[in-house]
Amino acid sequence: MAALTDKKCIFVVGPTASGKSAWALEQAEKHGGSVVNIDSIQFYKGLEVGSAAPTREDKHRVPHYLYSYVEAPYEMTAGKYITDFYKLLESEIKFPLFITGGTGFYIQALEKGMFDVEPVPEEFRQQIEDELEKNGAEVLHQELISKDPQSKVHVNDHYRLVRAIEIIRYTGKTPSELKSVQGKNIFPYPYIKIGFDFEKEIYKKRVAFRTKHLIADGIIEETKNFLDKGFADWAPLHSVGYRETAEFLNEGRCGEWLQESIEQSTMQLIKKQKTWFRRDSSILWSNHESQLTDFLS
RNA sequence: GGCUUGGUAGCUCAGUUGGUAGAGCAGAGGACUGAAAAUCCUUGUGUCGGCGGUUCAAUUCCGUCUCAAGCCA
Repeated sequence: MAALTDKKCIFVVGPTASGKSAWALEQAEKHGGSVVNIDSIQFYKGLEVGSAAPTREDKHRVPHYLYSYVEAPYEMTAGKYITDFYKLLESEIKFPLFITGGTGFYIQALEKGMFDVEPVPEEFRQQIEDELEKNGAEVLHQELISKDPQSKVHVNDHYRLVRAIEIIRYTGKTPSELKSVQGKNIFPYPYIKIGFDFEKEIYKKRVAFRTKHLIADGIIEETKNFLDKGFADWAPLHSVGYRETAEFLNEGRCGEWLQESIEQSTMQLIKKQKTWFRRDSSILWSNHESQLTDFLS
């Protein structure tokens, strides 16, 4: 078993269509490493076309992990991802690891760890959601603020509101308190983060090209497959590309509409991803190859 | 050629009983600790189609022209 410090990891991050996967593949092949997924949609089996997941040829060139392994109706969570990731590392896996994807939340979860709280029982959460339904968000928000004055959760952000209340009532601690103590799952291996990005105009062209291919290569069939099996509510089916395709199928929209609306949603996704990565000052945005060489030597 | 209905923010449209206008979407910026390609927050000056007229005041009323859609010839 190699020493901890020999297990070098490279987070290859950036918006969708920024070229990170191609680079990761090339470098992993060159350095005899592996590619590990950290994209929230590429985890799912059956959504390869729409999420532009690595192809069979890519996987043949370099070992890929954590792709296409979660099946409907199961849904991925950041906590499960971390568990799966560390379990993966117990197996024989070739370093360096190129942890590739654009989901900032999962990258953060892996890098900094998560709150050390047990999973909250479903009924517990349901109870809070019932209260939300019955009394309105304002009441829960008041409770949040009175117990955790530092909380920045907005009244209208119901998902985060419920989660915050859930943590407070279940653990007796506030999210702010939990945040102040170091998570125990801090990433233990040496790593760097390499970022990919383009100008907006370049993304536009790449997205148009890519969308055309997603449609030609079968995103409609993928979507239809899950719709036919009754998985319309499955979370990943509401992600960029799939939700437009579902609407195309259900509302009888034209092909041109599909192409345009997927392009638009993808550009919006890219914008949000840029916002996420922009605040991470540790990402290395240029001289990728020499940064990598320095890190690996 | 005649009639009707429209021409208001990049788009779809509200609205002003006359005091120069507002939503949704798009765009821009931001947040983000177990749904995250999700969820949420902030951000709206535009010759209110052109030109005249009435009026203290017109995008709102009147006339006329123009463009679009529909109907009748």
